[in-house]
Amino acid sequence: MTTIKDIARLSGYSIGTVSRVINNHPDVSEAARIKVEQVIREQNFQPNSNAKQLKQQSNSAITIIVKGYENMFFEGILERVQAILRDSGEDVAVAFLDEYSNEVQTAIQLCAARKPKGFIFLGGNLEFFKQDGHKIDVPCVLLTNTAKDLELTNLSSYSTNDEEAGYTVIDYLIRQGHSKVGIIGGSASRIGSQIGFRRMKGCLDAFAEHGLFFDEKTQYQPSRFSMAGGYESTQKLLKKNPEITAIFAIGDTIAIGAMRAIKDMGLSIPEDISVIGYDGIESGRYTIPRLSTIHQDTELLARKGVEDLLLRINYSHPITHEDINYTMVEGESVAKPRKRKEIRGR
Amino acid sequence: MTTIKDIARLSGYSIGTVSRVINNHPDVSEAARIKVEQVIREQNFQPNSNAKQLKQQSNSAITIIVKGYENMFFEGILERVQAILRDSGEDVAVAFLDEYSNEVQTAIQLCAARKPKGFIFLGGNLEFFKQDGHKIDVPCVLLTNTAKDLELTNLSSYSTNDEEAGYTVIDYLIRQGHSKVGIIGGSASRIGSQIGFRRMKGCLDAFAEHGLFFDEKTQYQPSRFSMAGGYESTQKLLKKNPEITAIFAIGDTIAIGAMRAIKDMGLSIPEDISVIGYDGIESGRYTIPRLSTIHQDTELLARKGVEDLLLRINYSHPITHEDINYTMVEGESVAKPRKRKEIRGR
DNA sequence: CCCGGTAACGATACCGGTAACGTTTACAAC
DNA sequence: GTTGTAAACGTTACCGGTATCGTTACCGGG
Repeated sequence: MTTIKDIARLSGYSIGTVSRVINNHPDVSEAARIKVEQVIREQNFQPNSNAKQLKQQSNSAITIIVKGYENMFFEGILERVQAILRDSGEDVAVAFLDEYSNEVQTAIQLCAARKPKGFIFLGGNLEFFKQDGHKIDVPCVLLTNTAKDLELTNLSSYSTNDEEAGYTVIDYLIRQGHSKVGIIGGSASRIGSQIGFRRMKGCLDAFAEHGLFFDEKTQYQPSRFSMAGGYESTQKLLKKNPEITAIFAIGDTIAIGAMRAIKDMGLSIPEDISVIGYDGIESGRYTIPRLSTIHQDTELLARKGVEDLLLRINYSHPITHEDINYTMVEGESVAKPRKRKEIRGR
Repeated sequence: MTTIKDIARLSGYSIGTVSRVINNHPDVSEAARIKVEQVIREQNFQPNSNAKQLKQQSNSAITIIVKGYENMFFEGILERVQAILRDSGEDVAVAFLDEYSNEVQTAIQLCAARKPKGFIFLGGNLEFFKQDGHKIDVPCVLLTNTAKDLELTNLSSYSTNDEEAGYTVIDYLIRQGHSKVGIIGGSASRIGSQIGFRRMKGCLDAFAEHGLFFDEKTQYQPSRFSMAGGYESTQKLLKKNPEITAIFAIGDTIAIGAMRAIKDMGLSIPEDISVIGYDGIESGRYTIPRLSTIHQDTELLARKGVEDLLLRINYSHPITHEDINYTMVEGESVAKPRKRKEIRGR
């Protein structure tokens, strides 16, 4: 293995000079730079990152913590974030957590052992951040949720304006003529991945504005953030409230499970029941029928998040909280309600 | 930050002893072990992995190289592999490559800079391994493809017996009465992710055995490994050969795109065209209609792969090549062919 | 000519661990 | 009592970088 010493020996300069060349320090002559760079290329030398990171104390890769690996929406962002980070020459580590783990605890532990330069959270529970977020001693970015109200000094956040989008969805369904709308997804308690808490708030506002009563008992059903979760929850929801003519699934993954459940109950989409999702994952564009949904701009989300993190790592920029634009995508899964036929068992 | 020195000071022992306790070395008294462990817990000390890895030369995390991130099948395995590795206390790094990158080159570069303990490849091009595989100087495991014929000393592989499974699929379709079967996916050349090369071979055997001629020109269509790829390729395939009554998509992701394309051409599944996939991803269980497919045991694949890698890293075990059992899952996307109606454009 | 300043570079301490080796102590064997 | 041996522990070199600091050589100004 070639080390900086070999480069020094072969180039006729000292390791100090070689190090300066590598790190673009000024105190090095043109001649030395050229010679050293040549040798580095010849040997295709790569500085040992362990040594570098050990010396520079506290930093290795940027760690992406993905909370809820069954949520396919994250996978799109993950890929993007990872790619951008790689192109920026950063190391990337990934930790997948299930929907119910404490991502902040995980981050704190990783800080002690791995010493990452920073974290990017794909999903996260604000309660956990409120409790222990300050213990994470490196810059963090939270994606797909906002930490605006948290008063943390180390956490930026970028997300769709979930509240507004939630409002948009319900408003849209009501305008289509649906008065009995069901909502599935998110957890009633604040435990869990907590995505959808704000979305729900927007929904309630929309109902209120239209003068409609929303009975959380019979029109709402919590759900794991997965297709299987959506499937089960839809069955439960429609069983306890057969009047429902439209379902808002708080994530596309859940919506796909919901559509399958509806079909299995002998009903058709959108004739009997309309379905609308949230996220805009690729799969939703290929379902039969195509899924109507709120499309979040993953590309932008990823880019902004990474940009923010790098600026803060390298130049101690201030934290930012920003809402990213969303668009509603009309697929084929929503129609005006019609007179309901009997629900057939299967 | 607490270091091993702090532990030494606080426990009244030397750093040598502390190190021995941490690493379970024998030469340490019961009293010392207990005391040191207590202090470690109190301070909740985590050894600095950079220092450790620097000293131990050549090793940091185990790196998972995912080739073709649009292939949802990999994401299931990735999650599993990652979880098992984490439970084993290993660091995990992930690199996502697109379908057309050279994963072996990437691994070689990572070896120089990152010094991982080993690699797990999710998908891979055998040609690349044949060329440069020997340059990767750490243990590797290839998942979802076999390196049996490669004569590499550092590469184990676990995969479904693709050839046999390919045979099974075509045999099944033919027994259902389909004589004009189309195949999409995989690349005709050996460049690209190359998944499906063996699958194709099994297919050809099945056609031959049943005395059917398979015209690669009109019955085969290469495809990117994504829903979008499946969509486009299906359109092309059905355009150049409208006689086809069944399509074998060489991956479920492709199959989902195919189903959508068929639907958009005004045909129905499975009445007009049967579709069968390969992989057994979760999405396929929620499509409408449910996708028939070859289900690969991701859990087993992941477990065997990780187990193999760890054994070889820690105990220099020999390499292994093993075929994992597959099962055919009958969904709702395959039926006996019927008299074809005209293809309507859309 | 001498001095101060500076560009360019070398020598070296240090980061936090590991492991080889040396030292101490206790105890058994002779 | 001396010696051998092994357990238990301390000391220290080393991993491959970075950064500080010291050194050298050369420059211009007085």
